[in-house]
Amino acid sequence: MPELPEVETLRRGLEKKIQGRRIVDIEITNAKVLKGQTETAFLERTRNGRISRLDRRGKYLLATLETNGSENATTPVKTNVAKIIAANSPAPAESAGERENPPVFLCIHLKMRGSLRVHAAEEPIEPYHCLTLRLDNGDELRYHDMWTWGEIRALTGEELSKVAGLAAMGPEPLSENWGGLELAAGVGKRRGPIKPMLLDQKTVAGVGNIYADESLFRSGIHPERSAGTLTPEEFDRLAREIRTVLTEAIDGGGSMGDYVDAAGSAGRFEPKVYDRGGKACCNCGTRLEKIRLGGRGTAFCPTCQPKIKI
DNA sequence: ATAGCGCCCTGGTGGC
DNA sequence: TGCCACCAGGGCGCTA
Repeated sequence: MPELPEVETLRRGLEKKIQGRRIVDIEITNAKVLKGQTETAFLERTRNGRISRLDRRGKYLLATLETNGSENATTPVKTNVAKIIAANSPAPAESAGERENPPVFLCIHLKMRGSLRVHAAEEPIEPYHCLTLRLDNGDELRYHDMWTWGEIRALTGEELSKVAGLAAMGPEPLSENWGGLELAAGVGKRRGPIKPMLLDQKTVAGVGNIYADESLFRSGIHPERSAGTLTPEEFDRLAREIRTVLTEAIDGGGSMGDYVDAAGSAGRFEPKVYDRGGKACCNCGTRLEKIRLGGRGTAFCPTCQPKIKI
């Protein structure tokens, strides 16, 4: 399942492979992934767009499409996606005389089973294909999604700033000044178990089930610990472990399992507790427990993560 | 306000 | 061995 490290790995791969390319043709075989946007609107907005940059916000992948004519292909990008999302501010006024079209944003969320890969045109279409963007160098960016839970839409800056999940998204855990204080602030006055709060994208951006379990294990914090009882030291430790585990996973090209990057390579990051319920803790040998918490499978070590703070 | 649940979807798995 | 019911899971929208 793509979480922050997987989306970041994908973003970096796509940056190398498709940044600067122009979309010359689009093929949609499963319009469900447009999540209500009409095929006509998607086609009109993406055709002939030049992919000028690739950004990530939480688990969202955002591609900026410059839609001005090819004669202006070298015009520097002026729009900062992050600012649009963060400030919900109007796009900067264009200087008089310039006739640039406003950029379009491909707003992509892979959810559980989505994948985005660059293929050579002659490679056969794989099962669960939903959408292809054909590029000006002959390559094809193909979106596959077994469950069609994912989404890919072509939005204006205004529309993008109103995407609920983006507008309400919490801070990036790998940003320079994110730490225990910011994590505690994200949790706020809520008193429930800590783990579901880590999955809440308003608390911190990009953490999903794998990295929530892993960071709690590494911090020695029980997933059911009431967030209200965490000490400042524990928030510091948890925030530090979130950063460490996300960084390690990015360095490993994402988690092992179903996930593949833009080139189709599998990730190398191996979780220590996630999906290992019933197996031995790599740290102490205790049998890892598996519970359901907030509707999600949760694995932890009852020895390394005592329920009561020691 | 906020927490909890159902929904979307289909391959894999566990039980018989 | 084969079949089938059920489980997993991110995020949204609805309910209590």
